[in-house]
Amino acid sequence: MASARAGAAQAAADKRRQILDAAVRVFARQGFNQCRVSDIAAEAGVAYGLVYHYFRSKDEVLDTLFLERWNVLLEVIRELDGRDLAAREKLHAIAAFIVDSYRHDPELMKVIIVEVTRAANSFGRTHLPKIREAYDLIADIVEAAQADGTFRPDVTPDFAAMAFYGAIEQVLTGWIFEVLPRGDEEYERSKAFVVETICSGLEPR
Amino acid sequence: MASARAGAAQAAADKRRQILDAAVRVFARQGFNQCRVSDIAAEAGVAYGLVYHYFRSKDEVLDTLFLERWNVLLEVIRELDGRDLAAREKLHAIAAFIVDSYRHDPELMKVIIVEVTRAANSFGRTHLPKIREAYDLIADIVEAAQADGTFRPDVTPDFAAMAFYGAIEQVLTGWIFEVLPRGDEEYERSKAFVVETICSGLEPR
DNA sequence: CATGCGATTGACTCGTCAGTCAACCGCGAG
DNA sequence: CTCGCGGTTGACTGACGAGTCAATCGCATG
Repeated sequence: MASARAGAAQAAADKRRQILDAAVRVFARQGFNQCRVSDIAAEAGVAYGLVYHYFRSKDEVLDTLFLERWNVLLEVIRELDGRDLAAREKLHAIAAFIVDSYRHDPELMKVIIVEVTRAANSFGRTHLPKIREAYDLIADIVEAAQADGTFRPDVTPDFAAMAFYGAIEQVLTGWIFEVLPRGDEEYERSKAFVVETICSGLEPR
Repeated sequence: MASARAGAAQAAADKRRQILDAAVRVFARQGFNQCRVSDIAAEAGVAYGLVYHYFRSKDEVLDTLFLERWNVLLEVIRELDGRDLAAREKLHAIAAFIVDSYRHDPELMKVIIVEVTRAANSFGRTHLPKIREAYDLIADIVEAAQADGTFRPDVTPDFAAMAFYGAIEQVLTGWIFEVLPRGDEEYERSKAFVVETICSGLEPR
């Protein structure tokens, strides 16, 4: 019975996952506002009402997708922060994580960037504090590097963090909307490029 | 009669402008999707139907606002392109124009960035080619600088353009959502900062 | 086999707007 | 003064889609 319960719980969790995965595909294809809850249900091969069994609202589905992934990003940055690495290496690891997230699941990253991160008027507004945590952590890295003389002291860490994150996000956006060429090689080059460029700009002349 | 007609035409143009200006305020305050056409009419002090006399649809109002401003940006970049200036100065002028646009009319820039430029799934999709023109012009500047040795040749101009534009847009976004401090001094510093950083990163070591 | 409970279904409700349209206004021309 | 036309009005319609809910299913348990 314990295992039976566990089995049932597992099945329920699977259905939930199934809905979330379908939602990623639908949001990526049609955009959050343009898609209907019935599209998600259809894509998941599930009845309309079931979406509301697992989620309070359409919004909650997107919230869940965003938070799941963003929390992983924050964990990665925090873990990095604790380590004894050069700022350049920390920033490289962050860029690498974001780019690899895109490589691994482009649809999910498209949804997160297009519908949340870059949509600060609708969803971004709600999640702004969460998004900001990432900016702040990056700013901390810059600040520490300024303290030990690796980076020039005459740039506000906040600005530097925004420029760094903005550059990466714009490159991702370029891939998402096929303005920039994609491919494993491009991904690797762009990690290096963004970090190179920004760090060179931040190091003392 | 000629002047009478001109007067009437002027009055009509004024009403149109009045609606556009009201739309900027409403879009900036509530967001395009969250606002109703009746909100625009009310803000403009005009009847609901009049909006549809001057514009085919709610979308066309936003399209108009975006194109009006974006075309000015493109003109500025093209004019700059023709001049005999260092790449760094050209990029500085572009950054300055964008930042000053924000200083001059923050609400309009908020609408353009949040609802069009960063909303590539809805409006951005339609205007992608237009937005891309700006990226391409910036990339041209980088390419020319690489040809004459001012910039390192090992960075794709497209990447550099995206990083440059992305950094600026993210800083604007920071101001828009009050993540970064605002003020004339900040604006001046950030123009210099973004250009400094990116150019330093692009120049040969 | 009977019971019960959570998972699942999908038809329906209910509010919301974008866009339409027929009527009205005011001004210049004849 | 009257005609006509473009500008102006706002009540109305039609579609749409999020969220509800009562009914059904199926599985574990006793």
